[in-house]
Amino acid sequence: MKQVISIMKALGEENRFRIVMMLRERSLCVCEICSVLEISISTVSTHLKQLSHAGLIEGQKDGRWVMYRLAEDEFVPDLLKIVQRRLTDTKQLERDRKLVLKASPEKCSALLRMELERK
Amino acid sequence: MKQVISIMKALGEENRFRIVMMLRERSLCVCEICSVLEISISTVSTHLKQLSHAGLIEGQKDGRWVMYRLAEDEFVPDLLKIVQRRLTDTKQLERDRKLVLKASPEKCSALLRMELERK
DNA sequence: TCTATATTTTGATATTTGTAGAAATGACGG
DNA sequence: CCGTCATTTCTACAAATATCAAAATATAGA
Repeated sequence: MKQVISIMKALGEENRFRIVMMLRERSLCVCEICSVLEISISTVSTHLKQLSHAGLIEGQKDGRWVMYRLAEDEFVPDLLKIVQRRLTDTKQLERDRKLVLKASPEKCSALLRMELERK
Repeated sequence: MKQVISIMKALGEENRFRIVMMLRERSLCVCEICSVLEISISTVSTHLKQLSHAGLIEGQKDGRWVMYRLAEDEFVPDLLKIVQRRLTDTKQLERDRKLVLKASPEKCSALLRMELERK
């Protein structure tokens, strides 16, 4: 029961929900997610940890970046398929999706560097 | 999106999750749920309100009691079916189920009266 | 090995949320 | 109508959680 509850809890927060929906498009590194959600890196990392513990996503080192993707079981896709059917207002998710399509680990690391310099 | 998130949030809390699972057995009044979960009536009422707003359950006056039942759309049963598949540790839920089978609005109101007298 | 970079962890803070008791509401039976 | 009973709402508080900045960790490349 606890396991299922932790899954629901993980999906019951807007930023984490958006992360999971973004990962349906493709796998993403931490800073890519960060650039779409516009929240701090540490917060994104915390959310990813929680999603990972719930078994919804998996992270794997790839060169300089840790790429996160949806868990490859049958449960997660089934759950998201049902959730998809219930979705009404999808504006935010569509916006996120467009940003994901334009993003890449290289680009968003450049962006973060610029932001850092401005400070 | 907000609607789906509120559903997940509603299911992402142990007591609310247990309530929903109990309601799969049959419809229940507030004090029956209260007697199974062993938390205060006002807290149960708050949880029921949240579940109701999320569209997971519906309440209806029936004589002295308000009977709550699962929402009668196709989404909720589908969601719970998938969730059921993922359930591993079901001890708590089985215990709840047994208590539900023994309970009735009449019995639990008598129980509450006794508790009140003891105070 | 040294430096730059991506991520995680830590510590601190503000907000949200679960909880209970008391008061208010609403409904049934005499 | 009036009292009883089931439920909801209000108020207050403790615990959980989302958040960020800074420090720590890890890794790739020079």
